[in-house]
Amino acid sequence: MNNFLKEFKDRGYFYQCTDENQLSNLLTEKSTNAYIGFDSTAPSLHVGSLLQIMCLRLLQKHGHRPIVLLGGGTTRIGDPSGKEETRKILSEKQIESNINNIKKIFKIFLKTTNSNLKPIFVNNYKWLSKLNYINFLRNIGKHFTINKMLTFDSVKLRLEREQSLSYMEFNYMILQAYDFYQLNKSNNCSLQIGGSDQWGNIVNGVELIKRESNNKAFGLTTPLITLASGVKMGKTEKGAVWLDKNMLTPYDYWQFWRNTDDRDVIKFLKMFTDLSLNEIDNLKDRDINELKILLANNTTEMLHGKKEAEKSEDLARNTFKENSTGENLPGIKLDDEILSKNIIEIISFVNKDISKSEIRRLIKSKAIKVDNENIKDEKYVINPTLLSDKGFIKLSIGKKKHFKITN
RNA sequence: GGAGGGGUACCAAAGCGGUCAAAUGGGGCGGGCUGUAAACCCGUUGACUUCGGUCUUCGAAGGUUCGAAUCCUUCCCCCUCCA
Repeated sequence: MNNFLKEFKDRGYFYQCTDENQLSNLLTEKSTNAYIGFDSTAPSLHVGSLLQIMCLRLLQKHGHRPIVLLGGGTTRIGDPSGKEETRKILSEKQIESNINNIKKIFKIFLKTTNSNLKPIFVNNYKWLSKLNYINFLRNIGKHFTINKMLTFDSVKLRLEREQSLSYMEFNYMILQAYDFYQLNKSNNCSLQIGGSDQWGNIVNGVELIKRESNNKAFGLTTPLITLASGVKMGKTEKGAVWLDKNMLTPYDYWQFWRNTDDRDVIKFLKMFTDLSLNEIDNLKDRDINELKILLANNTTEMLHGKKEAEKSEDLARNTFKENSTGENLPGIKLDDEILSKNIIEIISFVNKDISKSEIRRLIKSKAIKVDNENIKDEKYVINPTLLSDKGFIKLSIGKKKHFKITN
């Protein structure tokens, strides 16, 4: 089997392929262009898309060129796959800004010095917006039968659940097929990768290419990753685990991986780090918490750089192991005016997402600490000498959130 | 076009004139246990508060009533069945 495919499988990326043998041959024969489409409905991607990103990275590693399709066109339509309801339609401006922001992520993950392997960014709005309805129906639409479209899960499920599916969304799969066809024609792209929920859309593309251009193209899908706990990956308590440092700090990203369920650690090491499979194999018997740290370090380094990864590890050690005074915690500077107010006001200022009622509740449940001392009184005011003694105080909200307060 | 059913908090889903800031479950948050895991247990989950209360919520707007998520009117949206 082709090296890329082999590693693809060994790392747990493989779910389905339209024609494994031939794809293997193709990839062995020559450097191939392959694409994955990404949703541009949010200002960034989250870890839910990370597996797909890793696929492109692996492709690149094996000498193939990744094409990143940021769906300015299809984002305007909305993919019904796996969606319960029609998604809201974004403004043009919003989509453009999302796309620009998302590109940055790929530039990090797909960085290379080999100019032949640099990722190609394409925006399907470029061709989709120019489609002429009549021509499109005649040339492309003729290849799709409603009979067949109705059998696709993305459509079937919506109909079965008696949820409405707009004509607009119904067309999504044709547009995605058309994307593949376009990329095959103009970028010599003969492989599309996607999550398993994209299978139907991908197959449509492969068939369209065959019929229209008589080219052989391939589809490859990855499994849907569910955590050992059964939850879909990507969302946590705090919402999505974003891949943008402005939306989720490197430390929180690091923490996300550090808190991986025991049962998922090895799997994630394979999927989301560059450690070789041999290395991972040799690590198997190491202490589980060490492995989690290794995982966190590797994933964070890949996205945010070595420095941030190290900082995060230090910070974590500082926070959890040494129960320290908190010198390395994220610092927050407060005016004396705010510092002289009671603890509720201060916390409210430090974390604006928590309501005052909630802070009161937190105090009642012993969640608030100043310099590791429980605060029981809502009216507690920080003693200025605490601050002047060492120049800062440590404020804790719960066991995991700590801040270094200075003036 | 005709006949019904429905829109309740983050989600799902009760309530159907006062005792409703609204049962219950999920999720979240906090605490306990522990390994920053899992499982489990407990508490909490609209906002503001001088902790006495005050204010805003049950699709939208009006109305009846001492009092409405609950009754009436109009409007908007969703679903089912028939044509």
